[in-house]
Amino acid sequence: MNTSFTEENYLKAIYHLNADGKGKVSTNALSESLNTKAASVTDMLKKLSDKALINYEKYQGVTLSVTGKQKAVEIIRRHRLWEVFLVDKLNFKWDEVHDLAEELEHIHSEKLINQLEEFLDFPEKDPHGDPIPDKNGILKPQELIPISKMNVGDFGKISGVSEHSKDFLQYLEKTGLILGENIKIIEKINFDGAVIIAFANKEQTISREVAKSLLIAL
Amino acid sequence: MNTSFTEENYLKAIYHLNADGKGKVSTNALSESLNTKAASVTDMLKKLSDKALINYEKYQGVTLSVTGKQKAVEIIRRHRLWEVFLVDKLNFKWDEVHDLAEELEHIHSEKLINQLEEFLDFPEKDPHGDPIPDKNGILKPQELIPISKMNVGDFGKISGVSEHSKDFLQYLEKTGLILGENIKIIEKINFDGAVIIAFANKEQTISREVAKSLLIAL
DNA sequence: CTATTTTTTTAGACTAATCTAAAAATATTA
DNA sequence: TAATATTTTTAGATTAGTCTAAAAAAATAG
Repeated sequence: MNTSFTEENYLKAIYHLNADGKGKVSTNALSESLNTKAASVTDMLKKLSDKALINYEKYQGVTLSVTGKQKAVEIIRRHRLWEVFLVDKLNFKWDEVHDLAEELEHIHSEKLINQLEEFLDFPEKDPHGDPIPDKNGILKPQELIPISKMNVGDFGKISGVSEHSKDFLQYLEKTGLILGENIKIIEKINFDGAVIIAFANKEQTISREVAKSLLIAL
Repeated sequence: MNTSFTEENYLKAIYHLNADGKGKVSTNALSESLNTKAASVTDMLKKLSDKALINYEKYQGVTLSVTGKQKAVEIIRRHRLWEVFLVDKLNFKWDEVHDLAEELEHIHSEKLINQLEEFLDFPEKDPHGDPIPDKNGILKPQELIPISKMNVGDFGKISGVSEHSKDFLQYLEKTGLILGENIKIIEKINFDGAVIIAFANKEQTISREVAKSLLIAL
C-alpha cells in the first residue's frame, strides 16, 4: 500500500512525538507539530487508521502500528542519509540541510537509498549526530544525555542535539560547540540552570536551554 | 510565483512536444503525452495561462512564454543532472534512471542543483547524450542527426537517442550500441529502411526504427 | 460549401487535504 | 461532583487536479 507525501509526514511526526515508544500522541500535539488544525489531524488519523498504519481510538490519542513504525523509520533513514550526502558531498552546512532533506525523504526508491548509503560508505550518524537506521530498520541505540543531566567534573563528547532549529544550530556553530568536541562540566548554577563547561582550551557558560538540548556521549 | 509538481510536468511536456520551438502544441498531444484526459489539460492550460507561463488561446494550441520556457529548461537541467548523479555515482544503468529523475527534478533548490553540478564536475551531457542546460538556462546546441539520414560511407559517434523507452535503451545496451561508440554506414536497404553499420569490429543490421532513433555526432 | 468527423471546451462531479464553526467528549478546578 | 475549560470530533465548505458526458468549434471530405 502506498503512502502519500502527507501521510508520511504524519507518520514521522507521530514517531518523533513518541520517541520513547510509550504513551500516546494527542491530536493537538500533532496539529502543532505539523502546523495544521486539529480538525484536519482527526481526518487524517481516520485515514491512517483505515490503512492500519496507526492505532487510533476517538479522543484517546494515537500510536504507530508495527507497519506504521516501519514506514516511519524508513522515512527517517532516507532523511538522515540525504543529510549526510548534502553535508559530506555537496558542502552544505549542518544547519542548512533539514528542510531539503524533508523533501528528499519522500522519494520512494529502495534502490536509490541503498545505493546512496553505499556511496556514503554506510554512515552511522547524520550530521546532527542522530543514528541512521539500517536497511532493515534497525537503529543502534545510543546512550546520549543532555548536558543539564551531567554532574560537575564529568567528561564527554558532543554527539547530538535534541533541538534542530536553525537558530540553535547556528548558535552552536558560532560558539564552536560542534559535534565531536570534548567537553567537561566545570560548574552548575542552581539559580538559572546555566552550566559552565570547558572545551577547546576555554571556558564558556551556556544557558539552561542550551544545556538541555546539547547531547553528550559519555 | 511557485509552480507545483503537476504544473511543472505540463511545462516540461509542452517543451518536449515543441522541441524546434516553432508551431504550437495541441491539447490532445498534451493529454496523450501526460496520460490525462483532454478536459483536464484544458483546465490546466487556463491555469498556466493565468500565471503567464504559456501563451494560450482557446482552440488554438499553446506555446511556452519566456518565463514558462525558463522554468521548463530549469526542470530539464535538474532532471539531467540527477541522471548523471545516478549513473556516475550510484551505479545505476542508463535505462533505469528516467523515472527516478522524474521525481528528483521537482525538488526546488537552486543551491542543491548548483552544488550537485559542481560535485559532478560540470557534465555537459546526461547519460543519454542529451545536453545539460547551464545555470543560466543556456543549452549548447548540438549537431546530431539520426542514422537514417546518414549516407553510405559516413562516420560518426553515437551521441544521443530521440526515443527514451526502456525497451529501446535495453536493446541498445544488449547490442553494444552505446554512447561514444564510433560507427560507419556500410549499406542502406531501400526496401525496408534498414541500415547496415560497422562498429566495434563487427557489422550489424539495424531496423528503420532504430536508425531513426539513434543520433550521431559527425 | 454543406455534412461529417475530430478536436477542444464547458459543465458538473469526485478525491485528497485542508479549513472554520459548532458540537461532543474529556479534563480540571472550585 | 458540579461547573468550567480544554481537547477532540463532526459538519460543511474550499482548492488542486482529475474525471465523464455533452456542447461547441475547427478540420476534413464528399
